[in-house]
This record gives sequence, C-alpha cells and structure tokens, in this order.
Amino acid sequence: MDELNDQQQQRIKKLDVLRELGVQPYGTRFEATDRAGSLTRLHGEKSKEALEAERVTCRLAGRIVALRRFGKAAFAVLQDGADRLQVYLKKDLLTEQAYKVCEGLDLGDWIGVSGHLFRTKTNELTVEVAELAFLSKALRPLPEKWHGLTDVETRYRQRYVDLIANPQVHAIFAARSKIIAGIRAFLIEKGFLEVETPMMQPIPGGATAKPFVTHHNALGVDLYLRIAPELYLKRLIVGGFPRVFEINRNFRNEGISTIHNPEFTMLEFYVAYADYHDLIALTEELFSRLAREVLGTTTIEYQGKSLNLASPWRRWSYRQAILEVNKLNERVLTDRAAALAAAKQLGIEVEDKAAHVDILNEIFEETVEPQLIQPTFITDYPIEISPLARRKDSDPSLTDRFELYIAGREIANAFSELNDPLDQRQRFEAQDAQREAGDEEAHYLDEDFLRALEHGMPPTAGEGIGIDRLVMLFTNQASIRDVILFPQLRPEK
RNA sequence: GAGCCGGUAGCUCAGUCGGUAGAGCAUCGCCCUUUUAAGGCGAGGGCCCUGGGUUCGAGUCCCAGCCGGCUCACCA
Repeated sequence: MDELNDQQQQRIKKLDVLRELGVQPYGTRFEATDRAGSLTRLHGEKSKEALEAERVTCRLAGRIVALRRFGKAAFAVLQDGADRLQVYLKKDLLTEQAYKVCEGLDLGDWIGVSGHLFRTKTNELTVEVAELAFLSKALRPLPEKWHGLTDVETRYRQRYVDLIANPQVHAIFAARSKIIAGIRAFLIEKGFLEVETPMMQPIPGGATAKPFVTHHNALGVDLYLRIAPELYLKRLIVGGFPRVFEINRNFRNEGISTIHNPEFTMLEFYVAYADYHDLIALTEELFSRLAREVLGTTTIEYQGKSLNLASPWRRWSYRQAILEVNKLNERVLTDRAAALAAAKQLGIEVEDKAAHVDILNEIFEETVEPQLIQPTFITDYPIEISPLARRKDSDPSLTDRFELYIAGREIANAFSELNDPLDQRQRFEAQDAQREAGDEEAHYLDEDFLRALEHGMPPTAGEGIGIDRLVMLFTNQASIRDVILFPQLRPEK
C-alpha cells in the first residue's frame, strides 16, 4: 500500500470502532431481495399517499455514494448496479448499535438495509431504514461527487473507480454485453454452432498481421497467439459442421491507437453452401436487429454524424468506387503507369516501385474510405489482397468478397471462401514469396490447413466482425479504450 | 516511431513577471431529525511526475527521462 493519507488513516481507525460495536467490517451474506432499479420501476410513479397506504417493505444493498447528515438523521444514496436509491437513516428507528454504525459511515462503504418506501418532502422515493447491515468498509475516498473521475489514465488503470464514479461508463459496458448476447441469440436462432478454437497456434493464420510469440516449455516449441480463428473454423466446416461461429479474442502485435488494442474481440462465422451475397443479407438483418434491440432505433448518432442502419445498404464495387470517387478513366485499372500518374495527381504518396494493386489500394484508402459514412458494402476486391477468398467466376483477377464500411471505418470483412486446395497452395506460395521479399505480414503457409482442404470443403461463405468497433459505433465512443474494460497501457511505474 | 498538449491535496482544478502553495468537493471537530452539489462555524492535509541545470531564490525558465491524451505513420 502507498503511504496512507489522512483520509485512509481515519477509515482504518473506524475498522476498530466497528469491531468494538460487535460489527464485522468485512461481513458475509446479505439477502437483498430487491434491487434499486426494480423498486424505482415498480413504485417510482406512485403518489406519496398511495405509498403510505401500501406500506411497501423492501430489502436492498449497495454502495454509499452520497451522504448528507443532519445531527440525528441522515440521507444516504445507495448505488446498486447502474441504479441509485436514497435511504433515510433516523436515530428513532434504529437500534443503538445500528445508529452508532451510521455515525461512522463513509462514502464508498457497502451497506444493506430494510425498511419501507416513502416519499420525502421533496418527493423523492426513499427507503426509511428500520434495519441496517454493515457489509464492507471502503478504505479509500471516492472521487469528487460533481465532476466524478475525469483523469483518463486513472479511468483506464483503475476501471473499478471509473465504474463507481461515472454511471455512463456502466451503461457502455451494459450495451456491450447486450450486443454480444444479441449476436449469439441471432446466430444460434439461425442454426449456428458456437465453437472455441485455439488461441495458441503453431502457425498464425487467417489474417495478415504481426503475431505475439510465446513458448511452451514442455513441448519445447514456440507458439503464436492467434491473429484470427479463420483457418480453424474452416477445418470445422471440412469436418461437417455446416454453420459455426466464434466470439473471442485476437492478438496483433502492432500499434495502439483510438481504434487499435493489441487484443480485441472478433466474431467470425461460416456458412456452408452459401456465398458472400447471402452474408450481405445476413449482415443487414443482424445489424438492424441489434440496433433495434440495443438502441430501439435504426438511426444512430455517431460522433456528430447521423447513420441509417435500416436495410438495404449501398453496394459498390471496389473498382467502381475508385473510378467514381476520383472521376478516373478505366485505364487505371489495367495500366499500372496510369494508376501511378493518377495517384500522384491526387496528391497520394506512392513508392515508384509499388505494385499496381497497391497503388489502387492506396487510392481507395485515401479517397474512398473517408466517404463511406452510411453503411456500404464494398465488393469484389482484387485477388492479390485477398489470399483466402474465392476467385470470381466472371473475372479471375477479383474475388467474391465484401467489406462493410460504416462511419468511414471497416466493420466487417467477408467472402466466399477459397475451397480449391490447389489454388490455395498457389496463393500461400505467393504470400511466401512476399515474405521472402521482406513483407513481415505476409500469410504463412499452413500445410495442415491445405491437407484439410484436400479432404474437400463445401462451398462456404465466411465473415468477421470487429466487436469493439461495433460497440464503439452503437455507444457513440471515439476511442476503443472506452469500450474495453481494461485496455492495454504501459505498466505503472 | 514522430509532432503537439498535459502531469500541483483523495478528486476536480487555479497558480500572474521567478519571490513563504490556493479554491471547491472530500476529511476531522462542533451545531443541525425530510436533505439532494444540504447548510453554519472552526481545523488539518502537498515528493508541485522523476533527475539534472540556470539563479540569491524554481510549481513557474532550460535539458534529459517517465506516464498519459490527441494527431500522423503501421493496422482491424
């Protein structure tokens, strides 16, 4: 413990005062049959007279977050989850011991009370306490009652204090839970099986990213924290599960920013016999349903922008979007020199030796992405940047793939899966060549995954949705750290 | 990794030109049995992020570092 300040010392002294009164400062169970929220819902509208007549008794517990004393009586506000309820502690109504406990109460202490509901002179629903149980002593003071805790670093490092002091933070994580529960219910209703696949993988696959490495002592091998579950979920499709999903953490050893945390939560799901068009429909249905369930509307506010999640959403091919946004001639799609010239004209920095596909992608990211505010499916990505996606039958240089953009940000990535083992081997080999050429993030060749495909994978469509960014969108948060309970920070001191 | 901004009491923040460290809330004492940012009177509480430097004198100026935020780069 740090050196104690005067407030902490005062509180430690009170532990002995409680013990002398025969009260355990760290007690045991208390049967809270009521919750502040449900009491308010059930009785919050009733008049003073109706409450007096009914004489509703209740029993609840919570943390004291406000305390106003008046000589021989006091009002305390109990925080119970996301809700608060005032309680009235009056000397006349309490035992001598209970009243002495009251005199030593501090902000932050946990108590349990029972009594009956009434309305005060100022018409606030309040519990008149008949019995008081002391549950737990807080030895540190709470943040200031009016401004709460605003220091961002303390909010992230000591999320417990943030949650006590800032009720709106509570609401964000309640919404996160509701979103994830909604996704589960939706997919299970559609016949999906929820599975768990390895977080520690001998070959990190399914995405292009730098992995974390760890070591297993008994096996004497290095293992990678997964960057994606994709290749394992496809193995399960080979094994005969026609619909699977996983909601779990991915780990990427890359920068930290307002939209990147080293560990983040990903939903991936795979549907046998389907293609990416089916996933477009499924995605629209999922999002509009989530919005209605969680927010009660399909029109959402995000950082000052109004977003309409009601389907259908815009579909726009990757190449068409590049041409239309920049009013470019189709020649840039086939002529590398023309693409390079166009990029330079648009003021986009591109290395002179950059590949054609990378030049176009640079143009896309710089000029198209920021415009994709309303939900938009960008379709038909080039094959070079889609190593696991199926080729388009109509154009083998493209893939049956889409990315969903909302508020200028990529929210989902989906494609008809490549199930041709020979084509997949060639794509892996192309990625290997890029690795040889110095691309640290090229996809690794996974021999066992190829063996699985050689056993035959049915036509399958698969999709990944970044849950943290989805929660940001639904809760109107600008930073990913505000939707992750314990975001990654440098260790203290 | 680079640029900009910040770090002062438990919390939220002031601190002028370099001259004895301030407020509100919280805490402690006294008064107060319907308050709600309760009120009244009184009191205590500081590693001014750390380490150097300049100066008679540094919270303040300079240098280096630590931690955080934002922007950019990489990325989902």
